[in-house]
Parts: sequence; C-alpha cells; structure tokens
Amino acid sequence: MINQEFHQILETFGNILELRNQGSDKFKVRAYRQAALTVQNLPKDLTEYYDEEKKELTEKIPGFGPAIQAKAIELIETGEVEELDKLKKTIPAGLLDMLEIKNVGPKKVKKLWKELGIENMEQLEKAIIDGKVAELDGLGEKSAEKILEGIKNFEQYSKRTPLGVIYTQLQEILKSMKECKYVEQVEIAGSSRRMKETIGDVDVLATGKEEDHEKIIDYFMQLDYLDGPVEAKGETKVTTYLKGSGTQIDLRVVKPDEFGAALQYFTGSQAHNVKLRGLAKKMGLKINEYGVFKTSDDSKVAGATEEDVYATMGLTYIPPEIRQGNNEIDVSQKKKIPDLIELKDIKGELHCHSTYSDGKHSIEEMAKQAQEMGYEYIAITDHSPTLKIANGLESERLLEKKKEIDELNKKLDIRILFGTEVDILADGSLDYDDKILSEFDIVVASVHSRFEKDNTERILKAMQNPHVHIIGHPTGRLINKREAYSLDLKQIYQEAANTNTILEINSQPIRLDLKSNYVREAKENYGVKFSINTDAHNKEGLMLTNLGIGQARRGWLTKDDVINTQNLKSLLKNIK
DNA sequence: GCCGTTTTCGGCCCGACTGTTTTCAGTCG
Repeated sequence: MINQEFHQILETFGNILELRNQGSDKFKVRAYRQAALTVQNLPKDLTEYYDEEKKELTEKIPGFGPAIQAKAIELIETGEVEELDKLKKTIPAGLLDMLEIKNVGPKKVKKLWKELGIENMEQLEKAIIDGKVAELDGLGEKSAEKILEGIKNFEQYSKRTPLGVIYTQLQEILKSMKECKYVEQVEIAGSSRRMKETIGDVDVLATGKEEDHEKIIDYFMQLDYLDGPVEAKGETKVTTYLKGSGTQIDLRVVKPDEFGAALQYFTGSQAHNVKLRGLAKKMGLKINEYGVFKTSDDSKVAGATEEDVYATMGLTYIPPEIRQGNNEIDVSQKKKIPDLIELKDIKGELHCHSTYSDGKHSIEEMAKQAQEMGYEYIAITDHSPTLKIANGLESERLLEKKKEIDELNKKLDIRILFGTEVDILADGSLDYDDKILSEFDIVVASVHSRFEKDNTERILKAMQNPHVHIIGHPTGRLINKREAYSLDLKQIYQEAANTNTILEINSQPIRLDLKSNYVREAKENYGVKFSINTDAHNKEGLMLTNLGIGQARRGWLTKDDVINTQNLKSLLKNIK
C-alpha cells in the first residue's frame, strides 16, 4: 500500500527535520505533516495519479509542491526516496521511536539526546530509573515518571482500536450521559463520529450551565465504562481510559451556545479543520471551539449549531463521515454535497450464516431478528464444502436447507433468500458447479485462502461467472492483523462494472472491507454498485450494519449506490 | 515546503492542561 508508505515517509521527513533544526524550519516541518495527512486520506492509490509517459502526476494534490511531488514520483518509480535514507543517517534511529512515546515530543527528545546522549527507548528507561532525567532543566520527577509510564504503555498506545470493538460501549456512555441532570446536550465527537475504521482516542462533548461543568465531569468520571488512571483533569476537560480496550477517552464540557462550534472542532478531522480555518482566516473570521468570530472586532457570529458554523463560511452542512480534508469543502461551496446513505435505507441483509455452516443461530432465529429490525428480506449465505473448518454444505445438506427455507417462507413475514457464500478456489473457479449455483437466489463469492499471492485473476474470473452476484470482503484485510492480499483494484472495479457484479462493504468490525477510500474511487471512476452486509454469524451480528453504513458514507455513497436499499422485487430484477 | 479573491513574498489553525516555572514551554488533539 504505497499511500501508507508515503505517509510514513513524509512523517519521518517532518520528524527528522524537527529534531535537527529546532525552530527555524517550523513551517517546513508543518508542510511535510500536512502532505502526510493528505496522503493518508487520498481517495486513490498514488500510483493512479502517475503518468508513466510524462513521468509526472496527472492531478494536483493539495499540499504537494515541487519537492514533495518529486519524492512521490521517486517512490513510485524506484520504490524508495534516496534523500530520506541520507537524512536518516544524520540522527540515531532510536530517536524516531522515542517520539512515539506519549508526552514526549521533539523538544524533549532533542534535550535528552544532546544533554544525556540518550539514543533509544532502552537508554531512556535506564536514565529515568537512574534519576538522570529528572535532574534536567525544565524536567522534574513527574515528567520522568510520565515518560516511564509512556514507555511501558507504548505497545497499547501505538495501536488504534477498531471502531466496532468500542462502538456499543460508546452508545452506552452517550445514553448514561444523557441521563445526567446537569447535561443539556451530549454527543460523541472525534474520529468515532466520523466513523473512522480505527479510533486513537474517543472524544465526548457535553454542554451544561457553566456552574455545573464540574458536576458533569464528576458524573462522567464515575461511569462504569471507564477504568485506569486520570491523565488530566481541568475545568473543561478530563482524560481517562475505557474499560476493556484501554482506549483513551476525553470528555470536554462547554456552554450550550458553544455546542455547535465545539462539536465541529472536536469532530475534526484535523486536516478538515486546518482547511476550514484557513478559509475562515481569508474571510476575516476566526474559528475555535467556542465559536466563529470576526477577526476585526472579536464579535461572535456563530457557535450554537454546526450548521451555523459552516453557513458563516458560505458552506452547506458537511456530514462528519466525509470531513477528511479531501475536497469536501470545495464541493460544499458549490452546494453539491450528496445525500449520503442512512441506516434506515437498508431493506435487507445479503450475507450471513446459520447453524447449517458456522453460524450460532438457526435460519428461523436469524430471519426473526431481521424481521424485528424491519427488514424485507434476508439471504442466508452459508459456506461451501471446501471450507471444512466452517462446516461448508455438500449438495445433500443444501437440499435440506432449501426445504427448510421454503417452509419458513410460508409462515414468516419476511422473505428468506436461499444463498451461499461460495469459496473462490485457487484457480478462480467456484466451489459449486454452475448447475448448483443457478439454484441460489443470492451468491456471494469470497476468497478464504492463499492470502499471500496476488488474487486479481482469481477474483476477475469469479466475477465473470454469470451466477455470482456479490464479491464478499473483496480485499481480505483484517484490521491490525492482516494486510489486504495483492490486487489490481483498477481491474477489479472495471470488471465489477462490466459484469454488474456487486462489491461488498463488509460490516464486521475487523474487516470493514471494501474500505472507504476504495469505495469512493470505485463509485466515482467506475460506477460500481455495492452491498452493505454484516457477514453475521449470530443474530446480534445482524445489527452491525451501522458500521458498514459508516464506511459507505465515508465513501460518499448515496442510497442509489447500494443494492440492498432496494425492495425485494427490484433487487431480484437488478442483480445479474 | 507550500500557497495566492489582500500576496510570486511573507505568511502559515488554535486552545487546554501539565509541570516547572514565577510568566511560560512542551505536548496534545
């Protein structure tokens, strides 16, 4: 994944420059960081901006000037950036790791390095224990202790939590906060509100009368969902940790007429806010978490609602999920922000499992749950025989399953579709023959093996099969666990469009596959259609759809882009 | 290093909290 690689390279450039030339190159460092942020959120792979003939980038990427552009091209052409290797040799490698420690930034790293000769985390730990760090000017016992703590928690802090792991917990916290009598409004802000696939820390925002702020903070602190040390506590904010995942959580309390500005501010993304505030500045305005102010006389022009904040800059409302610092502000200026898909648009489930394969609940239990959720249909897509570990179905048990579904359809008020999640075998053929495949209402085809090889040909071939409706979890990535297998995504999108094959947005917390920036590209450049599925293995799992909706919204999808927003009749008519 | 409906030069988002200070620097988001 070249975007992630280039992101890291730009970050490292920024970090090394900051460590070497304190102060003088402040804005150079910032330029590298800005570009790094941009790269992380690009809707397309960097290689797709590259024109091999002309040896240049075909589109202007914001924050990319001559120097950074040249580095991007060098990385694409040669797989490395020579200047970075040179720069890396000018400082001990361990200094960059030290920057990742909580409460340690460039100034401290430089001080530790210059004054104590500390070059890596191990030496730092020893120096703290020996009491040398606390003796430095500007540092003391408490600073040393905090750094030591940071080293010990390094592993945990450096890994982001998948949103789905804490999503329910966050809803519970929200609910509890609403029950607090001093709280007027409360909302989860931050990357959780943007439905980012992984969360670094959680931001909760509440409003109440100024004299009640402390009581709100105290109420929050005694919630059962929290655990661990209190990192910081002031009049307007407190920082602690979630029980279980250990994810950091911040509560901020503001006055009611500041809610919109604060919500906007703490929702981010950072890249979005930087752009927004740049725009404000040009217009003679200043935005902070308390409101929008005229620079000339400091008078307040907005703050109570997010809509107001955007409106003062001539912008229509921008949904949190697309506040990524791409082109959403430009699109909003032109009043062209699309109506993004919502959970209530979903009319049915197209990928889940029952006790026939590796699910925990029967077809009837799954169907009843779906019915309760207001769905019109549910496809039960159990595994095929090759996936022995998941109890894949041979033809005999398929007949049995078909019969059971027919019976249930007579008595239930929801249509159960006879489906399968058929394995795409190593050569791209499918685990059932065409005759059997033609019997299913819904065929999801997925890769469950050979992750280390390039799987482009394999999936292209599966899409060419006229019986395959949907490609399940198209890239196979598992968040924090397994990289996506190698794929030529351009070819996949093109073939999906050509063959009218649907690409899945899988809502499993550690999958969220296809991921959002790919979704946007597949839609905008190829006209691909999607299906938002849960891949549920029990009835509770059917409620994960909101995570998939989040990804879809981050990918700028509308209702029309998603096949399972259609009613049963048009669904069956429109799939191939 | 990047950028331009004030500018091709001279700017570059903004505030809370902590610890070590005694008015502020460093870090974080």
